[in-house]
Amino acid sequence: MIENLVIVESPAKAKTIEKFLGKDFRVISSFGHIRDLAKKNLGIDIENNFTPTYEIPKEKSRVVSELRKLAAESKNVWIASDEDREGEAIAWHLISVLNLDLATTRRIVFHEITNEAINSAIQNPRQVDMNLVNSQQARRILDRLVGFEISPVLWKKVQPSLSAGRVQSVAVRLIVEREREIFAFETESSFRVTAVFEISSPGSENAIIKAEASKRFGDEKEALKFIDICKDSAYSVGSITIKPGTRSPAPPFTTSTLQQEAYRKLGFSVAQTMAVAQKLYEAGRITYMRTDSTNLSGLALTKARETIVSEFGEKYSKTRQFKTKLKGAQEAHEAIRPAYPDKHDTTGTLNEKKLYDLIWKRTIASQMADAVIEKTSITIDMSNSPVIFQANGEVIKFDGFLKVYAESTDQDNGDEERYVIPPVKKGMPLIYNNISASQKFTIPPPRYTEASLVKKLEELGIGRPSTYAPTISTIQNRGYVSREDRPGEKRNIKIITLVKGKVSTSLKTEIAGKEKSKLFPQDIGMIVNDFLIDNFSEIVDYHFTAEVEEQFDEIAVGNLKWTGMIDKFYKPFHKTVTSTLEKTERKTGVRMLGNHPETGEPVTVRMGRFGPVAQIGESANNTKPRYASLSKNQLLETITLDEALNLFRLPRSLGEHEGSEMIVGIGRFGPFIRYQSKFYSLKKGTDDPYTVTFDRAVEIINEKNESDKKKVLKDFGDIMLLNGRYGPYLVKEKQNFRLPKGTDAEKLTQEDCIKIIENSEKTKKNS
DNA sequence: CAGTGAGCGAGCTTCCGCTTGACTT
Repeated sequence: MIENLVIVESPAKAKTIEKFLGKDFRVISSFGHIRDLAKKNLGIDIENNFTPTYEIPKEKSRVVSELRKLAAESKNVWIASDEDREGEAIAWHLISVLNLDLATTRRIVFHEITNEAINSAIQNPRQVDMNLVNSQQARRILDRLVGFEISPVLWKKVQPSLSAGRVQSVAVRLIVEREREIFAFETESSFRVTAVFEISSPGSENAIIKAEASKRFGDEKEALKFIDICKDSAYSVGSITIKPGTRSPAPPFTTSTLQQEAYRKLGFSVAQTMAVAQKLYEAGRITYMRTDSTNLSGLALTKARETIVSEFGEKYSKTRQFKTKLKGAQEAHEAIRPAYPDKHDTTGTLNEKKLYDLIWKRTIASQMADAVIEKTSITIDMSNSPVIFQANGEVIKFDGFLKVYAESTDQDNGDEERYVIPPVKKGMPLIYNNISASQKFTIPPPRYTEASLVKKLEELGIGRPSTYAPTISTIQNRGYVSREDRPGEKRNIKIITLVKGKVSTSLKTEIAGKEKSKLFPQDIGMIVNDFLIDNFSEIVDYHFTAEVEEQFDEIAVGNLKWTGMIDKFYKPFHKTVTSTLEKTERKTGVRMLGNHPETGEPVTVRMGRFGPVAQIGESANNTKPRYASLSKNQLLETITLDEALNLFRLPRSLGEHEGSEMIVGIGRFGPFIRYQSKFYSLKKGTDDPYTVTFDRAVEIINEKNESDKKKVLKDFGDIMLLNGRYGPYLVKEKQNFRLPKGTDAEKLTQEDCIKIIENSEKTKKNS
């Protein structure tokens, strides 16, 4: 017999709590939700007041039978799921599945994991709050209705296996709309004038002041004119302003801010951050990593304070508690922080160490004093022009939290340079060292990264800490968006320089539009997005979630009945579903690009069965249209007639080489030459399939054949020893086998090889 | 794995939010 059984959501939490509770208590975990709406069909009886059918998913059956067994053996069952909507629902499902009594089962919540907090929770049990449970049911049922009624419309009207949902469809919309802003963006340029001045008074040699003209110039002519004026001007210090200021540390990490900073500072993807954080959590090194709260427990505040005082001294410490600004935050957990703030280091993999270090610094910095800075700005007057130059400097008087950590931003601030302005007096004459006007181009709004998309979703109140990473995977898996790099394009910038009274003009090149790990919309994402905006504008509205959340809150406090709320939503929604099915045409994203310059046939692009395709001509009695797939990085929405026509130049024949034809084409893995039914890849960057010559093709074929010869180290008939990218390996019946570490490939006999293959097949079966 | 785009139709796909392993490369 177990005296007391406590059920929590997470197994790691169960372990730590059990230590505090003593031997009368057994603590186990439910591993999150144990029941969900039925997988098949809707799982909701719409005719019958939206009665849900819940079932225990197959993968949960083992946990549930274990829970049932333990609950039956226990005198008292305590349910300590998280203190939010989902946690309350988990409690209610547990009570129902474990056949407990709703009136007598003790519902408790821990706000932090300390002896005191846990014991006070045990002393103050309450009942399950059915209003909160109902608000969760409303949330769950609404999401199911939206997802499972709209998705089938997409299967019929766009393509099979697509999906739509309250969260994912808005995420896609953000990316599509950003891309269109970038298409529509018109780059402009202007000339920015910067100067380096020297202080001419004796004793202050080498002291320089970097400044920028208060005016920008529209074109080269104007800039040149101004530089000419500069040549003949005298300069002197105008006004001097010194402003004291402070900077404060950022709050401790939530899931969203951790994902952003881990991306910016460590280059982690959102999924990678969560996987590494999970490991740290399981090892007991950090608190729970899926949270929207910036709150720190009293214990954490004390420990952080002690650490700061002992490492940096009393004046670096400032205890702070941060309020969560976000609407809709549920704050069931603490912020993400080191479990033991006094431990600066951790064991584990390199990535675990890096992420722990980031969390430690952010947490500690949040409890440190403000930085005290002094901002100095001076103006520099010209003797022959009303234009002034402005110089900004900054001095850190006291570093405070900056000693440990400064938050990064999404913008690259290449231009911003902080430096110290040397002491100057009003009216002090200055001479220029150099003045230059350089062309600056305006830049379009930035594409989203995974992390900046999470930030935006969080601002809109869409999605939860536990779903940010999965949502980003989903929209990529559906093919709606893709994470890509772009090399960017070179462009020339003009620079006019004035040095020692001489004006010269030069050209520099810069790379514009270079992208790394950015989210790009794909054709199917744009088609689905437009279809949803046309037909389900309410659902993909940026405020939809916020509006339903308000109603869920009303349900949670008992002011609104969940069935009524759902009914009011569902009636018009379902009508829209039906009418969309009846009235709308299939959506293929078709675009007419123009007519073929020679034949006059129409040239169109659309989404075909195998992806985006260009088409010349129409299917009619005796004419068959010609087709060509769009290449990667081309979009239905932006491809031009010329680009589309270009696609039809491939595949093309290069002529016969030793009796066989060489064909050039572009396949799934890039450009290739087909020769004697073998494929030869063109070299990236050096060969272009449209222009590659006969001679070059022969060269590529010969090179590949040569290296293939070297590939075969030994040939035992059905088993071959080959040389691959990662060293020698064995091939048998199209299956690859690794050699055991330390094997000398040169000395392998046929028997050795057979043994290696047998062994590796055995271990495969055992695992 | 390298070039597909006709048409029919059975049976499948799909949501969001809680939690971790059990899988393969």
